[in-house]
Amino acid sequence: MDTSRKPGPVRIQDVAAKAGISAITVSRVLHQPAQVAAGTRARVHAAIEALGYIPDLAASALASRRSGIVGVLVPTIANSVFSETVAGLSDALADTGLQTLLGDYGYSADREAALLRAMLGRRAEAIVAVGLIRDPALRRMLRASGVPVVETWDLADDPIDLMVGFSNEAAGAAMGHHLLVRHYRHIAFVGGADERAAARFAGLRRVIAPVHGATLTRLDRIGDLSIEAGRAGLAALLDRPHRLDAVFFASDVLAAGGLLEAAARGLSVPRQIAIAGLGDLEIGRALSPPLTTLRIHAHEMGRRAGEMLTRRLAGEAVPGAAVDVGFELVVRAST
Amino acid sequence: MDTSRKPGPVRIQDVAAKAGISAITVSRVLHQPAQVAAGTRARVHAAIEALGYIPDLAASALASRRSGIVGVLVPTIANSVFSETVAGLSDALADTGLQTLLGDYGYSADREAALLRAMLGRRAEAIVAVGLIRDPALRRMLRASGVPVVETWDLADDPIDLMVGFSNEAAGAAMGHHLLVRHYRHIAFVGGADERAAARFAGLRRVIAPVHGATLTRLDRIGDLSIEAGRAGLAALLDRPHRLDAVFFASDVLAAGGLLEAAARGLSVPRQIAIAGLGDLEIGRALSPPLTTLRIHAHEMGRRAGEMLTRRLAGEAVPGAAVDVGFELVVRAST
DNA sequence: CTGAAAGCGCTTACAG
DNA sequence: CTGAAAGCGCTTACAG
Repeated sequence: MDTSRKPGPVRIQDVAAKAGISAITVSRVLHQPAQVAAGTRARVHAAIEALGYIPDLAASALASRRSGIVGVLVPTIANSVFSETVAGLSDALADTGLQTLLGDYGYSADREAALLRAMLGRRAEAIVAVGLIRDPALRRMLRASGVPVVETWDLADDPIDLMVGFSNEAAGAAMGHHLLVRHYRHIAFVGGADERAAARFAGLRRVIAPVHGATLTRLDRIGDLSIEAGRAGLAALLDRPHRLDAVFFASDVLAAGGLLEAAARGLSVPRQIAIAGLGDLEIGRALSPPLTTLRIHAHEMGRRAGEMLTRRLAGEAVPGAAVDVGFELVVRAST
Repeated sequence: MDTSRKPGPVRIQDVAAKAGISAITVSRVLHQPAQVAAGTRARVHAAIEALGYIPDLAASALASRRSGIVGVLVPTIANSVFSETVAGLSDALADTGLQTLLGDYGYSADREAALLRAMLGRRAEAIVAVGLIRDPALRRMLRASGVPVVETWDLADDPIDLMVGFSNEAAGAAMGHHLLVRHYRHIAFVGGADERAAARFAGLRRVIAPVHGATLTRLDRIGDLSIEAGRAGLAALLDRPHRLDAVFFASDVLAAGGLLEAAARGLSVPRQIAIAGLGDLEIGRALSPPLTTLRIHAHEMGRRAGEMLTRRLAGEAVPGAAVDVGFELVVRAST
C-alpha cells in the first residue's frame, strides 16, 4: 500500500493520480461533467468514492472567487417569526448552490457588526438582514463592499440596496383603527425597544392621538420575548391607576402572557380588557379566547429576498425600489 | 488618486503598500501584534482603517490550515431546547476565535448528509451534533476525517468521538416511575419517530410493562412539534375505546396542546387525565395546571461540548468516555 | 475531450 | 523587529 501521501484530507491531486488523469479534469467532473468523456467521468467518480474525497471549499472559493455563501443576519432566531423568514430564504436558495450562513446577533449592535465583518470576510456573495441595518458605519461598509444586500421586515426610503418588507407604522395604525372601531379608547402598547416596535407605536399613536378622550401609553422595558414578560407587562399596566381598555402586544407570545394574566386576575377578555398581538403564532390561536393579531408574511419575505438575490447574482437588473408585502389584520375573539 | 488597483475587495497587499511595509507584517499585526513595533502597528491599523480592509478568511484558512469553523448539526432549530444547546455552545466558544456554522437538517437524513459534507468541505475544525449521528456511512466518514466530533443529547456505547448527553431511556423510565407512584395505570406516550423518542418510550415500557394490569400505548405519527399536534394527539387517544389515565408527551409544546384539548373537553387535569411533558419550557409553567415535565440540561450540554472541543483542539487529552449530564423530573400539578 | 501554467489572498517557516 | 520565497488546494483562461 502506498502511504507516501502526507496526513490530512484527500486532495484533488490524490484523486487525479488515482484516476490517472489531471486535477483539472477532476475539477471538471465536479463542475461541468458534460464536458468530460463518460469513461473518464466514471473513473473519477470511482476514485472520489474510494478515497472519500471532499473538495476544499475554501480553496475552491479562493480560486473561483465565488464563496457560495449568503450571510443571514437575524436579531434572534428564537423568535419564530424570524426563523420563518430564514426558512423562506433557504427554500428560495435550495437549488442555487448557495448556502446560508446564519448570524444571530441577539439584538446586540456589537455582535451585529462582528457578524457582518465575518460574513464579508468569508466573501459572502450576498447578505440578507432581518430588519434594517441601522449603524451608519455598517451601511457605509456594505455599500462600499458592492455585495448585494436585502433588508427585510421594514420599509425605508434609503435602503442599502434591495428591500422587501412591510410598513410597521401602517401595521400599528391598522391595529389602532381596529381598536377604535371596537370602541376601545384607553389603549396601551407593550413592545420592545427596537426600531420596528417604535414604528408600530408611532402608527398606533397617529391614529389614537387625534381621538378626543382617548389615551395611549407605552411599556417598552419588557425584557425578553416571553409569556412571563407578557404577564408582567399586563400586570404592570393594570397596577397603574389609569383606565385601560385594550393592550396591543408586539408579539403573540407576549399577548399570550397577557391573556393568562387576565385570566389569573379573573378579568374577562375582551369585555374587561381587550388583547391583541402580532405574528399570528400558534399559541395565539390555541389559547382562549383566540387572539386578534397582525399576520406578517415572514416566510414570503425570506423567499422573495432569495429570489431577488439570485436574479441579481445572475446579472439580471432588479428594481431597486422596496417591495411591500403588506400584512393582515386577523380579528378574533380577544378584541 | 491612484486607481491602478483592479476592482474587488481590498487585499493585504494594498494595506501593506499603503503602510509602506510588507504583507507579512500586516498579517502579524492581525495575528501576533506583540511581535510588531508599535509605530509600524499604528501605521498598519491606519491603513486598514483607511482602506476598509477585511481579510479574506478563505485565503487565511487555506494558508493556515485553520478554518476557525465549528459545524453544528441540529435536527431543527425551531425546537427551543435545541437552540438552547446551540446557545450554550456559542457561549463556550465566544472567546476562542472559533465561529459556529449552523446546519439545520429538518430531521431529513439527506439534508444531514449534505450539511455534514459541506462542513467537512469548509474544513470545520470540529463538529457538534445535537443528537447522535446514526447513518453508518456518515459515522465512517467522520471517523476517517479525523475531525473532533461531539455528539449530544444522548448516550451511546460507541460514540464517534466525544459525547455529552443523558440517557433518554432513563428519562422515560423516571417518568414511568412517577406516573406509577401516582397510581396512574393506563398510560400513553406521544412522541416523534426519532431515536430519542424511541429510547424514552423504551424506558417507559421497561417500568410499566411488568406492572400487573397496567397498559401502555404509543402514538408516534404526530406531525410537527406544535400545540395543535398535541391537541390532535390527545384527541386521537381519547377517541379510542381504551381506558387512559395519563399521557407523557415528548415535548412540553405537545403537552400544552394536551392540556388545552383536555380543557376543551371539560376534562379535569390531573383528576380525569394526567399530562406530562419534556423540556421544562415556559409554556408548561404558564398554563394551568402547570405541567409536570423532564428538565433537560440543554444549555449545559452545549457549553460542555464547546469546552471539550476547545481542550481537544488545544492538544489536551480529553477522556473519550461519554459525559452524562443527567436530567430532572419536575413534578407539578398536571400529574 | 484533456492538460500545463498561472494565480486566487493569505500564512509559514526560515533568515537576518 | 521585518521580509523573500514557497505553498495552501483549488479554478481559470488558453491551447491543442
